[in-house]
Amino acid sequence: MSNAEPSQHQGRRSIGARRNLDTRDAVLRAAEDIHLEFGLGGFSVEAVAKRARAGKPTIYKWWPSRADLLLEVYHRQKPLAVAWAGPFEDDLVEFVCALFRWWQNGAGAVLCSIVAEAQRDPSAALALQGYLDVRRAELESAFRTSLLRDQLRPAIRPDVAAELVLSFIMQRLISGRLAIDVEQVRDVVRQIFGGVPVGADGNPQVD
Amino acid sequence: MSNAEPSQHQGRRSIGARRNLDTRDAVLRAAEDIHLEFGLGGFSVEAVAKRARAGKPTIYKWWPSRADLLLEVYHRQKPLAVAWAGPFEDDLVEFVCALFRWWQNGAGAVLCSIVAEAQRDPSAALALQGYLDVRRAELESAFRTSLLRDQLRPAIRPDVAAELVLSFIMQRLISGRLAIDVEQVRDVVRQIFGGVPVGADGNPQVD
Amino acid sequence: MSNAEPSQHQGRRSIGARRNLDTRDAVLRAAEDIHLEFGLGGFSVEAVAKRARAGKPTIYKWWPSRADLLLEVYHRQKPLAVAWAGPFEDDLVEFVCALFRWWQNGAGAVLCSIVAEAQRDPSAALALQGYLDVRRAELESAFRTSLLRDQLRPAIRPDVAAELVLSFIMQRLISGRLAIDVEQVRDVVRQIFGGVPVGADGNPQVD
Amino acid sequence: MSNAEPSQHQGRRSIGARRNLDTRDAVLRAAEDIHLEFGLGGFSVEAVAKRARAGKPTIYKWWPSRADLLLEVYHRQKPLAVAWAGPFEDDLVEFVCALFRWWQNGAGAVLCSIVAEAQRDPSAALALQGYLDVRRAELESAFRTSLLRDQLRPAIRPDVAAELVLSFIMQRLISGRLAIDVEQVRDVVRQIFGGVPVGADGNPQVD
DNA sequence: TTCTAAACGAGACGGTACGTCACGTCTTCTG
DNA sequence: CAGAAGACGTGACGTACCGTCTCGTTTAGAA
Repeated sequence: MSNAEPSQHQGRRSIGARRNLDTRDAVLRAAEDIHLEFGLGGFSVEAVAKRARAGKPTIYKWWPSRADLLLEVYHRQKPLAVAWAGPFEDDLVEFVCALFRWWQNGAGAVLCSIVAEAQRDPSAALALQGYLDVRRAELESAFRTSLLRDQLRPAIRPDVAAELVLSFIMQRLISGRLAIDVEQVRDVVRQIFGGVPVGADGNPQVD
Repeated sequence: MSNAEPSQHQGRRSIGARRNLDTRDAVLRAAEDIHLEFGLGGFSVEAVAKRARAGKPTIYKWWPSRADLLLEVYHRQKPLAVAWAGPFEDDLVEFVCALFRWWQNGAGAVLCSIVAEAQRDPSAALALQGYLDVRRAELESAFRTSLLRDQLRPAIRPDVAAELVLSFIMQRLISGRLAIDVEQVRDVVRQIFGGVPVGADGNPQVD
Repeated sequence: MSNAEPSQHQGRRSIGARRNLDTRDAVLRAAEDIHLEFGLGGFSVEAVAKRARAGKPTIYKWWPSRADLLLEVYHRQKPLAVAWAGPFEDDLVEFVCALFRWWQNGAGAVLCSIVAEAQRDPSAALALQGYLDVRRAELESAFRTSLLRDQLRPAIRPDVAAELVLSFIMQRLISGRLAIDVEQVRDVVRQIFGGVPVGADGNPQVD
Repeated sequence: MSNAEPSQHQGRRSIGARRNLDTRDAVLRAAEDIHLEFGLGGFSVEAVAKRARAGKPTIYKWWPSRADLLLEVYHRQKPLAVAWAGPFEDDLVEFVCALFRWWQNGAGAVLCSIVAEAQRDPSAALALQGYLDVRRAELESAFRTSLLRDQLRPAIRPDVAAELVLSFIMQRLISGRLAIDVEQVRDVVRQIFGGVPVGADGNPQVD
């Protein structure tokens, strides 16, 4: 851990009686780097402060817990853009694959760490729950829209389906099985859609 | 203060050059109690040793990492007995509800902690993965059996369905939503079964 | 039990980014007390930290080894004042007796422990050697001065005589024979002075 | 420490209800080797037992303390043969030089460790004191004999002179200054003899 | 000759202390 | 007055030995 080199930035100081955004950025960048390099095990406030050439009290002031830091690091990743334009099944498969791709690129590990942190820190648990609720709501709304467009079998419950999708991707994340296999993902999506693909008329197609 | 005087405590001692099972039990019991009382945050080898009146080196010898301790604590819980006798949907609903009930009774928190630990400790990750693989296989086999008995729509893929069920319950565990609502669980199961219950003829029943 | 809660103890704290001299004093006082009470065997960093209500890392930061602690404890004893005013033989006898008296008062045990520590810890050996070199040089200079004043037989080699005196007192310390017998000490001094007493005129007396 | 290879001896066992001298030898040899290789710091009963392929209780049975082991190791060294045949000054110089030579060959370190151990362990202190008393008595007797033969100035007190010689050599040992410089040693001896060599007439000789 | 008793190797055990890491709080000083 | 710097008390980490204990084996010597 110790060999995390301090950043090159030499001599960032106070900018007076208000928050220094350079410091904020330096801390978040350092946090991201350290998490990337050493994982959750090496992710200590001490290490982040040293790397960012920031004081520990500064960090504690703005991010009262490790979880706050992790969450902000996670949210700084530019979010996933999903179109939800084409046929819903294709959209959903693409969404899952894109998410896996994004997660594999480092963001997933941060979310994983947040999940772990949430087991110790109730505030992290709350923040995580909020985040997941939003995600679930988004998925549910996508399902609902698709239902309204008669692209899904009417028996599908949007809330249940959304939870299943979310559980599936989170579990894949947590157990580190993010390898992208489009056919596999499609199988899962179809299973959730009712075990069979859905035709343009909204009825299940028989293979 | 003085130099390694023999302790006055006349308690559990070595029983010769082989493992003392009393010590093993005392440690595991202490570990379970401490995890129950203080959660993962208070679950330190130090605390377990103190509570069990055992030496730290003894614990490190038999359980090289916190995860090993947690796993053994988890496995000592008497396992869930599932009948898989009646109609599959009822069995599965009952299985999930029984699991939730069992988890709520303390075991769930241990598994949660193992999930968290797995984010730091690769060996814990491996152990957890092994455990989940077994669980998934069991579920898959239950699905397969049910398929052979024509209790499920043939389009259902046992592997995919098993993963969905497992993901669902694990995610519920991790996010602490283990409140048992049989109807909700039934909805989820039905969704996985194809959005609707399946009749004796293999066709979807309409409610 | 819980995760690093702030202590309830409202005692000595950090005084900012510089060394807290109160802590320094408390540690040294505790070290002295513990060494006095329990000897080298009970002199552990752990015990000193506990008694001083200080943290182990703090101690290790300022005194990287047990020997550093012991040396500073030894040096805090107020030093021996020697006049070197009267006839040299009397002065030397008085010096040795005063040293024995001082050592008997606790300081000797600390030096003993430093000698012991020097067998394990090369840095302690170095520090001890430096200390003894200074002492030897002081004695040698006293001998040299006395020679210049014609108070000693010219055949006396100041360096050799100084080493003999130092060896004598150190060996007495180490073997715990500090009981003060002025006549015995005078015999030793006279032996070093050439086997004969020195008369009032500064010349050796012939038996 | 751990890489001290166990001895090749495979399978030394009990030889019945009496002490196994092979074990005794193996332990002492292992103790000597370990002390030689790692010094007092690495000299633990654990390490000796492992190296000797002996059980710790066996060692504790025959050598109740580390000091006992060290003392026996020291005494196993074949002792120094001193002639005391020629002129006493030459004999004494030769004695000191021979002792330094012997000590430099490993034996000195053991004695040093005993001195250190004596600061913690009263029984070691006693044993060491006994050993030194014998040595002092031997030296004193040599001085006395020499006095009777009129080889020394009559003012010399054998007891004091013996203590001075012993202190000198012990202090040299403890401070690690065993380099043999015959002239230096001769200077010390002459200083003790009265600052100058003594002729047959009892008067100082001028070189 | 059989049986007892001791010595042996092995190593587990409850402990103490080691030296290190990170925690979260505190204060000083710089800009 | 925000921020860097870093000292502080605390507590857990994982390791090394301590000295004791019991095991099962081996053999000499008493019965």
